[in-house]
Amino acid sequence: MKSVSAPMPSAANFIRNIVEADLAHGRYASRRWAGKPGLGATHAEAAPDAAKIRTRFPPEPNGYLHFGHAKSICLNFGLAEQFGGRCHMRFDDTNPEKEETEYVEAIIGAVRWLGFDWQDDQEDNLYYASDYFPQMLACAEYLIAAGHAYIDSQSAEEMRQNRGTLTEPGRDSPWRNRDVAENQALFRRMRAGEFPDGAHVLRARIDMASPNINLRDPAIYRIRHASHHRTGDAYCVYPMYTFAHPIEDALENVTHSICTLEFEDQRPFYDWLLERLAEGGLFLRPLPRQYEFSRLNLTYVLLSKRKLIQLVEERHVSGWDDPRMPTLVGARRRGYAPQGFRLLMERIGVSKSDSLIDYGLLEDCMREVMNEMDERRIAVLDPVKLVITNYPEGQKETCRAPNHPLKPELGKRDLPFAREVWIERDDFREVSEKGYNRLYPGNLARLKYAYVVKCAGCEKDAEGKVTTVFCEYLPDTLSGTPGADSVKVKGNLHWVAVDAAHAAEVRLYDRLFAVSAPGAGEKDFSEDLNPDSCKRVVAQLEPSLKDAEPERRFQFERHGYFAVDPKDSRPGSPIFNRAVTLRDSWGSGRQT
RNA sequence: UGGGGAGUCGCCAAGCUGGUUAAGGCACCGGAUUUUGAUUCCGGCAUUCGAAGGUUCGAAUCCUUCUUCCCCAGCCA
Repeated sequence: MKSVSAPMPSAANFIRNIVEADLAHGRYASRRWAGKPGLGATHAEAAPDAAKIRTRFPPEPNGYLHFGHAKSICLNFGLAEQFGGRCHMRFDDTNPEKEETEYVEAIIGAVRWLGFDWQDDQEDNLYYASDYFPQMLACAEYLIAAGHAYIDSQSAEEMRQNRGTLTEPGRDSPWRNRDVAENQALFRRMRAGEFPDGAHVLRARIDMASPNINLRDPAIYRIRHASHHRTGDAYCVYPMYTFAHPIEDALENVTHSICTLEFEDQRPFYDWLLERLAEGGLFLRPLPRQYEFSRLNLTYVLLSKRKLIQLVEERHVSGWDDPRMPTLVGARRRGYAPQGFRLLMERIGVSKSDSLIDYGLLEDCMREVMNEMDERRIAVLDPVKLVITNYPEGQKETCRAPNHPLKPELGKRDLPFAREVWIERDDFREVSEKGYNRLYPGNLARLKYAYVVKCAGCEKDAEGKVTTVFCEYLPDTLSGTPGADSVKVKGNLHWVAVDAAHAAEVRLYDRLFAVSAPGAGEKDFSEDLNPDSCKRVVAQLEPSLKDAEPERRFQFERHGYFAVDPKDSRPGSPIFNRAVTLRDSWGSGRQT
């Protein structure tokens, strides 16, 4: 039995190799840490940084985290954990128009849910880029004073036209050579709110002919008269990501700034900026370095924020936390295990090649951790009544079922047995087919934890639908008694006594999309929606399930893993969500 | 088209300072155990590393050319 609590095997990947090499060379050994972020001067006299490395998870609080973020979270926090470092939780909130406090709360909850933390007795590494606006302004001022930045007064459209194309160089702005004093004055007036949005923009002065378009004098500060979710109306100029991010990393003493592949072309600017700022004495060396890895892609799901928003807004799902959404809040509600995500990320590794992971791998990781973690219970999802004709009416007895066959220490529970029980409709066939070893006239099968029964036949209604199945039981074959093995059967069926059972809604989720690459080509992804992604059934559950608390998850034997829906359940009347089915090498007959 | 990346088994992915029969996981195929057709266990699974040349006693690892895919022209991140 593999243990999910045991440390995960760490496979080599290029980022771990880089960290190991950096550590071996003592590349970051001289760093000092003032206990909080700050410019070079604040760290200069501080004690050596106890953290061997510093990484960070820096989402923009403009939406909910999805499975792709989980990869970044596991990577960044995992690295810190593995190498005696720290990983900062940082909100990259530099665009006031898109960000909201609601999202920061949700993001914090999601990262914690995955099992990571950023605070302890020594440090509380929860940061906001917006807290660094003063330092960012100081950096901008230094750049202007040193002639590395200028105020451009072209319109956005003019800037676009002068940027050139992939093959043609750009043209210098007519404002590119304003003198320092004028740039300083204009920047001061921008900050003071003297200009409307878009009137001016602060640009880095690099090279309008650079083959890397990101180096053609990128905009680093723009005017935006908007209220920020944290700084309110204190500012009307906001830094651009490209400028803000390297500074955030440097302020926080980050050593390894890990992001996804699309930021590769941004790295030259990242280094350019920090070099200038270090020259100016704003930051100490060694400077943080950026590394890029390929983002997570999964078959059958969409992981782009824009499309997830569309799914919610067009009501294809009930919300961000719909159990079919590839969001972390959705996963949690569905009953996916955080350990399963961590296992998945360890399994898929980290590299720079574009990958497409089969959704089945994620499900498999979930099964693996849930198999070990979850207690077993009985639920009949598509009930049909079974009458044991030779079992005395009114007689009752109690069977005992282990809560976890792999963990006897978890004990057993009672299962009332009687003459009438619910079984799965699919566990009976009037006519057998090859390989079918459940109930059909004349065949023997075991009612798990109880008796072996012999099928006699059934009763049907006018439409030909089976209403009752009849059996006779073999009294000597009670599980746990010496006679239990006297009769060998291939079929083991779960059941729940009619009088003891209670009905409950169970939601059987399947993939949201019917095709592996939704929205591929020209078509709209809504055409690829799986019409059967959520089936609701009324199941018959064993007594112990009646008071299951929200989010508690069980394995329903022979079906899969189900969790109590935290939103729609009521005390004493749980609603279950199917997280994932059990593997089924026989057929899809049980998939109800 | 300019620039930046990536192409190792169906899906991931080690290895890439050249040197045993190209790790490992998942999937898949056998077989054993099993009161979940689950789990577990055992065995099998790339003469070949996008292609073609070249260097070398020897190359997935070095060189050359070719090829395919991804990213970049927001005052988004």
